[in-house]
Amino acid sequence: MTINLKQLSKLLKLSPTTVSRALADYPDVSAKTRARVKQMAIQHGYQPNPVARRLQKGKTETIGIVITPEQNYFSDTFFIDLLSGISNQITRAGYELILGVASDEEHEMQSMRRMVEGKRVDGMILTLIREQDPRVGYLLDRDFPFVLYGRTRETRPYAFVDMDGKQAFEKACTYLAGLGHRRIALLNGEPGFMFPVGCREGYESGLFLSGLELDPDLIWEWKHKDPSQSSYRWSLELFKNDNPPTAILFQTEAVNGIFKGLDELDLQPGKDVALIGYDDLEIARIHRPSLSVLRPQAREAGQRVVNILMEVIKGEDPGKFQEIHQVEMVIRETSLPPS
Amino acid sequence: MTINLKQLSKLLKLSPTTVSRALADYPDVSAKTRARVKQMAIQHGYQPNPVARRLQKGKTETIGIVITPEQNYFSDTFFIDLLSGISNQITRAGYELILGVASDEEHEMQSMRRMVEGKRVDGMILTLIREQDPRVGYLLDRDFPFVLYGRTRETRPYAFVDMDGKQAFEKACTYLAGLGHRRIALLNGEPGFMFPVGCREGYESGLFLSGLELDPDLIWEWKHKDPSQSSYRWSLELFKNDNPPTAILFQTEAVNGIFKGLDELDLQPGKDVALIGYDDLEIARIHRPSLSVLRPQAREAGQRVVNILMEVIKGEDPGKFQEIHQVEMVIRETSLPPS
DNA sequence: CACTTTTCCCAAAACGTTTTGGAAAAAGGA
DNA sequence: TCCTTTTTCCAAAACGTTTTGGGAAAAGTG
Repeated sequence: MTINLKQLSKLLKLSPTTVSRALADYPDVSAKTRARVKQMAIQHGYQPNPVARRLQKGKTETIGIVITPEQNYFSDTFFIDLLSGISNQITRAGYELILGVASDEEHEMQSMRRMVEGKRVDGMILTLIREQDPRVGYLLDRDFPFVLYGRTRETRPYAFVDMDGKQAFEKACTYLAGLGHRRIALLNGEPGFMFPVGCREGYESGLFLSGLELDPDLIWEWKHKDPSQSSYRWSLELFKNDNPPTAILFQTEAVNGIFKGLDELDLQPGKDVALIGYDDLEIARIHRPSLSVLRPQAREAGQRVVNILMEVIKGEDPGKFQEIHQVEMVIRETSLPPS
Repeated sequence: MTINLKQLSKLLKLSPTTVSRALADYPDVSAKTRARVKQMAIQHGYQPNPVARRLQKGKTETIGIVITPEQNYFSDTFFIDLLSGISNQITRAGYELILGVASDEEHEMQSMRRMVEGKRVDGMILTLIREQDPRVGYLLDRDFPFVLYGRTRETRPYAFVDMDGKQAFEKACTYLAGLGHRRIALLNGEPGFMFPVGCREGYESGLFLSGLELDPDLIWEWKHKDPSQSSYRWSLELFKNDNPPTAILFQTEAVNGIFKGLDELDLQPGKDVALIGYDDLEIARIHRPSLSVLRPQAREAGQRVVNILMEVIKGEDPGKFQEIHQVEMVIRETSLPPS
């Protein structure tokens, strides 16, 4: 069925060496035979056996990633966009993406160790990064190539691609303040993870730049397990405040609960309460009124992650690759001035 | 850092052969040396290099799957559950799951061909099956091991695990009819895919068993690209009917549009219109009133898919493995009798 | 004790590539 | 023409396993 290097070389009356080198465009094979070899290779659909090549090259040509669905990362398009960028770039490099699915933090580590210590991958991609993330220390300790989508608290240098959550939330906050909002609430992501830290910084900085006071009563955090549930409860709570907010910043993942809470209180999104979400999920576009959002370019970020990882695998210094991507703001219908 | 079979055997003053066989529990190595070998292997953290083993064994120990996010399969928990079952079982077997992400049908095929013809996998798992699915013919033609999650129109025998959509929709339909509903609408999945075919059969059969007429005006199909949008429009349309439905069957994926449509028409889900969705997504549990659903056991199905694929890879006749899993009905708050 | 069987181990080959280190042939230079 | 350089090819080794096909030593059998 499928042909071999040896068989192909026999067909060409050449040595396997020459055929291999011809296909790899080495200069020490004449243009004529190179053409002949390539033509024959195409004709017989020859493709070098990747397993054999990996053994010889001492590389697995494989990148690993572990996802933990329990933490509900799969909110619609966002993670998929990231994954899509990652996958495409990996394929382009002739590499493979192997996927681990873990049920919790412990299995996540276990799955990664299997990949790393079992010599199943050349590099790891990490997502959903925690403030203290044991995975990063683990990989740094054994000098194993990896790139974070996100950041963590770690003093040793490492490679990452991150969204500028701080700048995004600052932008959204000052935008709302510019419209005249004075009471802006923040529904932040789960504590322990790194991303909400930046969001909060941006929020606080936005308030400060706009000359607004920070009111701890206007800040809450939801849990990964049930973004809708916790945000729903919170939004009901929020408007029991004597001086309720006129605007809310949050991760779009939690929007259902907010919509539901507002609906129950007979408050109209956009009209009575301005809303800006982080992540441009389907619901943001579909909903009437449509949701203003901060839109990270997940696909592009995924591609960068892979390109950087390839450099790190080649031996480049990871510390050189620390990218923070700007986040675009998309104004739709839920970001009006206060009524 | 990591130790070799050769190095390990030198340490033990044994031949690589014996060490290899000891670790693989061959009977022709004495219990004493076997223990000694294993102990030393653990002590030095020896793990056979998977790439070398694959080359020798002529297997990649790898399973491939290609997803096409454009077709929005990733609706919350469902696909993730499937993937989780698949991944777990694959890991248990010592195999790897490699993931392709394709943007459309063409790239989907391309990604699969790369895996198959490039000898990168031992078997494929296919999801989101179409009525006429070129992937199935392709794999059958080259006798390559695969298992479908779903079914297709193909006369040659092949292995599959499918949910009994027909039985599920029949059950839901007769249940609603039993409550007294006489006008039951069906919002079905995108035509061209196989799953909606069974749903419709079940729906029609349910009507028939309950002595109800089929009214083509009560049937509609949504598109994968925007389940919410098309279902929203349709639900508005539906109630312009002189004799509007009192119940709707649909895939939960499309629920947002329906809720929105009903809300706009001032119809209360559960009270004015009974609803039963297929798939137990988060929204179904979160929503008030909570949504009655048909709940496929995706995780279990994923595990079965892998177990079957392993048998097929071993050379078993794929035709022997054709499983149709029953779907449980979960009655919550949206399936009341007509008012 | 002599013979057969069982137990225990191993050297060599194989999997399919790429890389190393030449070597023969052709071309260039005087 | 003879020597040097360049061009073009290849045999052998290597990557790290598992499998094949014994073979020596130990144990059983009469």
